[in-house]
Amino acid sequence: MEKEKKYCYEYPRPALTTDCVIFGFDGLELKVLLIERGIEPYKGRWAFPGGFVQMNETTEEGAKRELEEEAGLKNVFIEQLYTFSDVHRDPRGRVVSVAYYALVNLKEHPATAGDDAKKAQWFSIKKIPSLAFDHEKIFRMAMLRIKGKIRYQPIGFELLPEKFTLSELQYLYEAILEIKLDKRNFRKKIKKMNLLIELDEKQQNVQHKAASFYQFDKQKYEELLHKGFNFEI
Amino acid sequence: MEKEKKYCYEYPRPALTTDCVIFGFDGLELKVLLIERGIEPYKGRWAFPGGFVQMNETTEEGAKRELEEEAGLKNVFIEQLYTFSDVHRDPRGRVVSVAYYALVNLKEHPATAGDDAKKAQWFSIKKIPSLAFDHEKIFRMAMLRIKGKIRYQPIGFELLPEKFTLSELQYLYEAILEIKLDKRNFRKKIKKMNLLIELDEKQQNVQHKAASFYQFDKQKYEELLHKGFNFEI
DNA sequence: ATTTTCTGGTGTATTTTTTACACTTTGCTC
DNA sequence: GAGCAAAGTGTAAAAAATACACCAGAAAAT
Repeated sequence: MEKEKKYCYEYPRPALTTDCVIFGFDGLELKVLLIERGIEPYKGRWAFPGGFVQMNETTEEGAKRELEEEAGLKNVFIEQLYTFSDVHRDPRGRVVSVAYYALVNLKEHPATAGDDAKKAQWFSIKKIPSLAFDHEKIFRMAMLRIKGKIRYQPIGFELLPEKFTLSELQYLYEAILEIKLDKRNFRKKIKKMNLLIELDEKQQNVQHKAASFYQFDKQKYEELLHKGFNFEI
Repeated sequence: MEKEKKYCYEYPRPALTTDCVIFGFDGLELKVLLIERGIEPYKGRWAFPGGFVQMNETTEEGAKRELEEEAGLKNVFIEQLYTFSDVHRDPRGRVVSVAYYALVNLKEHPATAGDDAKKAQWFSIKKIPSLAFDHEKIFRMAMLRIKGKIRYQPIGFELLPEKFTLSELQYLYEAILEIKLDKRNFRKKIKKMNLLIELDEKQQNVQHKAASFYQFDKQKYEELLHKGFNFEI
């Protein structure tokens, strides 16, 4: 029996979904969180978490809800990426998707799966499997965005634990930009921005000289955001 | 009698529209094209051209279609801006709008109105009237985008006639960025980019020394885009 | 015919920013 | 205490950004 179709409109409407590219950093590699699809279409293929937008929520709220339901993530940095609307992007019919990207600190959000019993897994951006729908296109766009964005806004801190070393920060920039950076020049620039607070604390249980921990100075950043500033690496 | 509602779905769906901020430059000021609304809601208020997305077109195609229908504009530069989805942004019900911005050469597209008998008018960005829906929010976002974009991509050329003088180009940058630029330094940078072709032609019927016309070298630009480059002013 | 007005067009010196580059320090392991 | 591994640090050279003022040429006004 066909399911009841009780929401009727004068003109046809596309379905509206959100999808979210969740970036995480484990100290070495940049990763994204993928969900294995349990149903057709693309059953068994990997995809970014996402779902239908409800009538009483914005697309951003919808994306955040899905983030929590499918990946168990709450209170993360999220920003709109792009709206994908190819007529045939979903074999089930006309579906328009507002894509977001999120940045999470992977150490505080490990292997992970949400309430749903779906299989979730972090993949290095260097080894992404074949994806469902147009999610490869979404991924490419998210990579471009994060590469561009990190050069003029300190979003990198969203990917790190509260306390981090300068080397960790540099590895993160190198992982996102996919280039090598000069240690001395990197530190010079970072320090000139005046957005870091050096803590008294140092690394422990490392088999080499212990590095100082730093913290991001959110208050100073807010001030600078208002005045307009540049964060070029 | 209520209109027939023949498109039925299992779950409710928001309506999907596009809106387009059309920027034009008249040689002095940056302007946007607004349409006076002929019907409720917001009857008599100004708004950006837009309309419902059809089932056989992407949102970009829909935005282009509206551009032609409502403003008589064809083959213009257009790019996605942002998707606006506040639950109460439209008093008629749940409407999600994918906003675009377009750049047109105002001299080749004067006062203008499309097939629709709607009233269309160019407004200086310094004197925008009160707008319908959340269009003031859309406008602010479009201004931020164009200001950011023009610093690293030569989109300015879309706003100028095919042949233009260096002063016209500088006025355009000043109008978009809302700052004054130094003439010699501006010319130095523009010339170093190597994207302009100086023509043999000069201004005519001007009551001062005639300026040389220049042309944008699209071929070189395409090459550079692939290699990745910077267009900082 | 001369002067005025208006915009076009040009170069240099100074400061700031970016880049390239190598050794010492520290703490642990063996 | 020798070896290892990453932390941490400065300077010189090159490149880019900035500040700045006058002459050229065409038309209009006198």
